[in-house]
Amino acid sequence: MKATLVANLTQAWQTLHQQGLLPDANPDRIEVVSTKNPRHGDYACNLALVLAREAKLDARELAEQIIQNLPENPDLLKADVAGPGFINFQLRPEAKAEIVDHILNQGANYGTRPPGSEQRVLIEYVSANPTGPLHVGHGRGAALGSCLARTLHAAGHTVECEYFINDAGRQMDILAVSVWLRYLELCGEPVAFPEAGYQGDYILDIAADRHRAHGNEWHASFENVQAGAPDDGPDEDGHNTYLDFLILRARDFLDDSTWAELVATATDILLERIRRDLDNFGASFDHWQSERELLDDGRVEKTIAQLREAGHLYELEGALWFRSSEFGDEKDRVVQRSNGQWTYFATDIAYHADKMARGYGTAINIWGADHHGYTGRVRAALQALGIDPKRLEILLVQFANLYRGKQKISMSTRSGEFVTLQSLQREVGRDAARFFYVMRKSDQHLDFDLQLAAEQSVDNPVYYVQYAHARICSILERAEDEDISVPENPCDLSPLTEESERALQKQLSRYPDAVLRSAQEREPHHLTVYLRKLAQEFHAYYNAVAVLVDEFAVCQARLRLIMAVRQTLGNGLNLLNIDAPESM
RNA sequence: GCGCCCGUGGCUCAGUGGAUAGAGCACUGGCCUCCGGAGCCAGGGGUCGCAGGUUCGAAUCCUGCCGGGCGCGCCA
Repeated sequence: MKATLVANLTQAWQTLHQQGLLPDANPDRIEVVSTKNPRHGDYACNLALVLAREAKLDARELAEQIIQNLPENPDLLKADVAGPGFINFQLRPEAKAEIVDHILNQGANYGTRPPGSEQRVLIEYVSANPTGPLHVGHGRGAALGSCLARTLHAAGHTVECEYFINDAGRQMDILAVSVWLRYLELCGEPVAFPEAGYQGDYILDIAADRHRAHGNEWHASFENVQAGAPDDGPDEDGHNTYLDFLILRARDFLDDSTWAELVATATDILLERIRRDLDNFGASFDHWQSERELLDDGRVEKTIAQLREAGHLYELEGALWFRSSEFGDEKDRVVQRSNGQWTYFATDIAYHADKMARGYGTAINIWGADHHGYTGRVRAALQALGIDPKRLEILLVQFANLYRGKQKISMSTRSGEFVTLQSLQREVGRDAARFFYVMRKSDQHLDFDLQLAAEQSVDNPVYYVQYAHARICSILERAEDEDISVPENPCDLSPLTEESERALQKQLSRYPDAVLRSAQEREPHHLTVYLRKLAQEFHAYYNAVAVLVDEFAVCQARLRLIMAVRQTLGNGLNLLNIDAPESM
């Protein structure tokens, strides 16, 4: 309908152009919007206001001219000038009711575009370090990424999802030494566990697993391990010095293959748990890309060599630097340390170059807001490699601050006192957790009060939307019980004359816009806002008007209407990967 | 200090340059002998952080200031 109006307006514009009143017609400049206020008709257009200046005409006068030159449109009841020069369109009631049949014909496809009609997109999200279980901080990225993937798919993109496994670097040594020290405790050693080690209970589980598999094979006296160690403290630097000392000693006591096995098994166990948590949470991935693999198979070396050949690298104080400041970054960055090791940035350059080489039109990264200082250098590197940096979109998601009542909870992995995603799901349920996470714009901070979420889960808006769906199912079931036929095919919708019925139809027709906008802006919260509004319109309708009434024609039309509402609610909830229950 | 993000009812937040700025929570008062009361209806509560600017029109765009968050490693 909107498209038809744009076509009509284009034609009117064309005519006025031929009369020399207006510049050449450009449909892109025509904006037709669904009105908020029913007094303004069904659709409104600000074209006359936009063009009045160029045309050197009064806006209201120009609007009148445009209306005069609109072609015949059988769906249109009237078009008139309003306010400073808006053109308001009023549709015939029959034209508005068509949305009901349209939705029921389209079914699950209502609001979607044909698959593959848009570009290929890769979404990388979560990518939490495999050094501990997922916590509530990761949940927001997980919910956003999985909703976005479904929404972009619905908008016609071909979408793939990826998890980048940071299974290299110092953190892996910290993981291994943390497990080994707990293992030593199981062997009966009194261990002064490092403050900066990973302290969570899951480390104990892994240590116990290793102890079962290997007995006391890797045993060493902690007194010997610790001999000559600096104090653990007093500040962070001190904690790290002590930890690094223990790592070095551990590698003296254990041979390389044992160390590698320790790292590998710990990572595997943790990754398995991460996969399971994500799967339970409704976040799925097509690819799991290991950082270690990029280092081992030479892709990092190869990509850095490309940068070198292009003349973007230089050596300083024994390290290898990338001249990223020439590509808009604040300063140059090290890619290879003076000890010969690649930096994380180096592997990330290779990773992103590799992503782009795989042929995605756009790659979307969902990162925590604390990474924002990092985006410039990654873009700089892509540009230096001759890749258009605009193809990489980085969504920075603000943190979810966790509270229990007024008590703020720390989510540091090392301190071990975080709340896991799994436990959050147990407390408030998957549907509520997902809805809660994407209810707000991702660049807004989110205060997640566990106590409140658990206590008031009944008041959570997700139930409000689901209840609307269940209520409709219940009415339809009741209709069948009472042998009222539920119309499978289009029927006469002219009995839908109530104010609340018109409001419902209008809200239904806005669904495709909500999907499109969520996809274009990469903000699925538009969908949650839409669904709450649609549910609200339905609940109001339910209270205002009975569906199962004696007059056959009225009853049939109303059943068709609520079936369309059920379909639309179901489609929207599906994009959020939230259950649309038939009863609750 | 520099950079990025955010300031909207008491609280948590929506708001696509457009017409009288909207929800939920909380508060006050109503509503089925009837399709699910996890619901509905009504009411009070706002100088959209402040000051300029652009525009026919600004919560929205631009500049400055104030307040809050985050980031500024040869960490990952």
